[in-house]
This record gives sequence, structure tokens and C-alpha cells, in this order.
Amino acid sequence: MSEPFCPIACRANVSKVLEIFGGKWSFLVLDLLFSGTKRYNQLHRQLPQISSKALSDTLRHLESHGIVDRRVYATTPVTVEYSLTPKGIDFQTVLHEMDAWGIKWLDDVQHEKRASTPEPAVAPDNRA
Amino acid sequence: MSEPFCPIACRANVSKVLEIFGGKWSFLVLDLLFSGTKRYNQLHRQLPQISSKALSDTLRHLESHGIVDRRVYATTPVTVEYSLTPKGIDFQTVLHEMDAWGIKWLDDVQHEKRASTPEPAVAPDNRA
DNA sequence: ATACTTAGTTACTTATTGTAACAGGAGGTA
DNA sequence: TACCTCCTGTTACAATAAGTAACTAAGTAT
Repeated sequence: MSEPFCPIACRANVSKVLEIFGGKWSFLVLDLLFSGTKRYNQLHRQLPQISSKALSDTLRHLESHGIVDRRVYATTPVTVEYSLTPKGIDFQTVLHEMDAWGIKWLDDVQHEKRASTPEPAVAPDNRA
Repeated sequence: MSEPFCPIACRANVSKVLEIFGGKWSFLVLDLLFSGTKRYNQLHRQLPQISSKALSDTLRHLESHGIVDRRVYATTPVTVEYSLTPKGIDFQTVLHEMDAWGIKWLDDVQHEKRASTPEPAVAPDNRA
């Protein structure tokens, strides 16, 4: 096990953590589950942008890493409940810090009420 | 005039934050820059897994969002220095929490500490 | 019977990411 | 001189990840 860089307190963890949470949707799905156990379509309705495939993949991925717990009830139609494991719940601090950063630096108009700039109708955000 | 913006736990920020940091490499590049100003190839050497294209794209993306500062010096060969803006530096708490989570949940020593059940050969480290 | 619910899966298409080669000027080597 | 390396990327192309739409199958509501 060679570590050519960062002798102490290296952040090799970050890259390992990202193997679990690095997907496009993991954070957002996690975020929904922090408010409690939810069913598949419940998650889907609260995150309409995600495709059923991506949601399925994400949940399965998180489950395989012990982040979410999946419970199937033989009702009709079948009920599948997703909840966070302690391991998953503990990740909330990360999302919390991310949220805090967003509040500080992205500054929603709803939050700060600094409505004096003319807002363009077209979103200036563009991925290049 | 109205504020129908998720009264409880407004996490719309998370999705906005992810538009900036959601790329595959953003967190890792950020992490490198927390230790100080670095040049392009310096970053590349400390993160050999990234391609020059991905590194370039990531830096440019972060720069466009005011996270990193890019300075070009007309030396020969040209020197380009990347550093974090205050906005970027402030993101360190997120990475710190992520690191802390990794130490708590991914470290096999910590796993042993938690494990009270006799668990046989389970490979806790799946990546070199 | 038709349409809708549940939780997904499958095949196909599109978007993102990775790979390898190249740019071009200056300094070192032969 | 000719060739090589350093430095910071860019370009074209290939591989992988993600998105879309249709479909499953049992039950409920119209």
C-alpha cells in the first residue's frame, strides 16, 4: 500500500466516500430519506427529475453499501420502503454543511430579500 | 411576496450546490487546493487518475462559479496557478465532514470497534 | 373492459467522461 | 542543428454513464 502523497490526515477517504455517494443522484436521494422512510414512488414524486432507472440504480447502489435499508411488504400492490441505516443517517452532517454553504454563498432571493436587481428571464447558467 | 419555499429543512440548496460541485472530480480537485495554490501539472501529479481533459474541465467549471482563481504568468513555459477563492475555501467544512464520515465508517479499525457480532471474512477494502 | 396504482426492468438513445495525440516555445542534450 | 522534455492545455474519437419509453403483473376504481 503505497501512499506517495499526503503523509498525514490525507483525504484518501474522500475518494472512497465518493465511490459511494459520487453518483449524480445519491446526495439528493439521501436528502429525501433524511426526512424519514419513503416508498419508491414517493421518492420519485418528490424528485421528479430523476428517471425510474436512475432512482432504482441509486437506491440499489446505496443499499449495497449499507447506506439505505430496503424492505419489501407483500401487500397488494407490493410496498417497498426505503430508509436510512445509521451509517446513512450519519451522513446528514455532510448534507447539512452543503446546505449551509448554499445558504451562505448562493443566497436565494427568498432568503435574503435583496430584490433590487433586474432578474433576467433566461437562466444564465450554461454548461460548457 | 409569498414564501412558499419549503418551510422545513429547505434543501433546494443541495441541488444548486451540486450543479457546481456535482462533477466526478470537483471534490477531489477542491481537496487538493485546500492545501494551497497549485499549478496544473502539480494537481495532475497529485491526482494521477484524472485525465488532463477532466482536470481542465473541472478547473474551468469551478472557476466559472467563482470557486477557484486562475492566474496566468507569462513565464516560459507558461505558469498557471490555481487557488481557492473565499467561496471555495468555505467549502472545506463539507469535505471535512465527508472525511470524518469516511474515517468513522470506512476505516476497518472503526468497523472492528463497532462489530460485536462474529463476522467472518468480509473484505472492508475493495479498492487499492 | 379501461385506466390507474404499485415497483421496478428492458432495450434503446443520448450525454458525460476517458484516451491518445498534438500544440508551441524555451532549455537541455548530442 | 536536431531531438527531447517541460508546461498547460485542446482536439477528435472511444468508452461509459445516464436518460427515455415501453412493458411487466396483480389489484382497485370507473
